[in-house]
Amino acid sequence: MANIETMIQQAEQHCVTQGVRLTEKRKQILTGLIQSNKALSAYELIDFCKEHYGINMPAMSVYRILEFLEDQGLVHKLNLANKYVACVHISCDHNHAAPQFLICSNCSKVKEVSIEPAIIAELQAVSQQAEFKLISPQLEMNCLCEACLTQVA
Amino acid sequence: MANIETMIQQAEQHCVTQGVRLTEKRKQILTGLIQSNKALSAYELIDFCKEHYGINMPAMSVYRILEFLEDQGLVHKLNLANKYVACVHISCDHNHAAPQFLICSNCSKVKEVSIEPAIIAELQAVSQQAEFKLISPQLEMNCLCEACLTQVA
DNA sequence: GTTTTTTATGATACGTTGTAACATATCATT
DNA sequence: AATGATATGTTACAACGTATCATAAAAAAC
Repeated sequence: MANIETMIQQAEQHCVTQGVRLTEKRKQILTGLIQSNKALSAYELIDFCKEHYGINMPAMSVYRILEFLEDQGLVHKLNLANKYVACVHISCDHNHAAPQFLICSNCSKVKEVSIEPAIIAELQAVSQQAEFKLISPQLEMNCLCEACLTQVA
Repeated sequence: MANIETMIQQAEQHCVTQGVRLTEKRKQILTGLIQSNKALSAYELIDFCKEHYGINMPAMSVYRILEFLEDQGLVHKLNLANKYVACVHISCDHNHAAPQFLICSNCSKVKEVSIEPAIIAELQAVSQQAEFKLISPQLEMNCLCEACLTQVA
């Protein structure tokens, strides 16, 4: 994993090529997500901004910024937890296929892996048979991470 | 698909064998879900009870009842939509494997299908490699149903 | 280099989803 | 009828999210 500054720089580069701006606030939110190394809720990001930058970020702004970052593929929303994570592909080539998220329901640690193309094909086939069109094949799995598993046991 | 009364009877039978009670209120909530034939939020169920039975069901009660019905495997919670659906297996043998839900993000219509065992195995393998323990392999896919697809187009 | 336009952010208020804590009612058994 | 377990009601609030309108900052046009 690259360090945070490198990742931010690459995110900035990505935005430049897309003709959009990675503003200071957007950078702060993205930094918060990268730095925490887990999924955070919008309100946890507000707390983060308060603690690290001493600024009162309105909820509305956070949601708008998260939406922007999602549109740019820099952040993913996890519906299973109503939280948000930085995309793991910011630093690499950023050509990911459909993502699969392993989410620790205890501590919000997240592992993002790529779904096997064969599985995507299968899921799509099943959907088509059922007369549903698959819009976004993002999988979110309710898990426990190693640390929380041993901690509970 | 069996008719509603038959399904309720079978749900009742299920509860009897489990030594739990399918009370009037629980029956009403379950009926609402079966009847609507789509996913409903807790508050939509409150509205349903108001309209169909003329009773003011407190939110707390609805959530408790939904939890009960979930524990009995009669209802599933869809995290993707924060809504609830009746399990399609109430009427049949009710021995389902991990469920896969195709959810219309426009109208909340839901199709519940069974995940291929091979896919479950694969997802579990991926999780294990990533050092996450898969707790509940329920898949929820963001889709559009036929009707909404043509309607939008 | 100021005006105009677009884009980004702030502020207020509110809607939706969900739960904690404590009180009351209903049922099953003695 | 008294008891204990299960089910439901009530109040208050926490967490998540958005609509609307106002303001600020940046980019483009003049």
